[in-house]
Amino acid sequence: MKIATWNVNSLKIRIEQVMDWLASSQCDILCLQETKLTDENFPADVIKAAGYHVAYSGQKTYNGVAIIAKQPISNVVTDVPGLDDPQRRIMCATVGDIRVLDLYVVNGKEVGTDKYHYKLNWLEKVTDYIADQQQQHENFVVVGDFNIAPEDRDVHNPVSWTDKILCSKPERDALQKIVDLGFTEVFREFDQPEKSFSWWDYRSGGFEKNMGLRIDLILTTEAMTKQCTSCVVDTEPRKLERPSDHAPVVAEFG
DNA sequence: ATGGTGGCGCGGCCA
Repeated sequence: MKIATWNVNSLKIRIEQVMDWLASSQCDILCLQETKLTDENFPADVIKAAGYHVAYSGQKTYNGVAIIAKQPISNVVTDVPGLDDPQRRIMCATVGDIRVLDLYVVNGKEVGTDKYHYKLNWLEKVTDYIADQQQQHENFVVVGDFNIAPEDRDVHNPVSWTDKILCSKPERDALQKIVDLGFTEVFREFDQPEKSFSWWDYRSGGFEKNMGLRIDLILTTEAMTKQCTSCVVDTEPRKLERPSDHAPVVAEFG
């Protein structure tokens, strides 16, 4: 059983790549971010025609999340309780006996800006929601584009990124608060190549130089961690023409 | 690098 997260940076542009990847990866649950499509424009027909179930919560131009699954999707939540936010950044749903939370964490632009403070507040409210869901679901995974590199080894050039957006201490502390609820950032449970990243800037040939950050994460509760047999970044889609700037991250469960 | 590229949508915002 495979669960994956992928920031596709526009599903309209990337739908063919997503369908191809679903088929080749044999993924069971795929959580998307940055679909950038309103719900009436979401390509649900294409996904359903390929035999998948899908749930989506989008808006025009920015943000947007969706879950594609081989099994039916139920009990879908698209708003953080206690957070009045028009931005479509979360989807919580049940697939089989697993509760899945798909997050598109706020980028934050630059440390100290309004967007940065919005990010930290958003993370606080989401953390409360994660704690709530964790109490109700033993098999619970939180995945997505966290827009936070957990440690310096997740950054191509940690010196130049020190205290910068995606790497600042308050952001890393906010991530740690979630982990401290009892989650495992499951990528680090396995041997990984050095300089493993999941996002590379389009600018200046970031991917070709492997100048990236690892900001797409999979967090698992203890029951799920025990079943997890691998977690990898699949860099293949990043090599295609007109790729997303993110690669999918895939965890396999026994 | 106060710029570099890409997506949306047609100017400027966001990442």
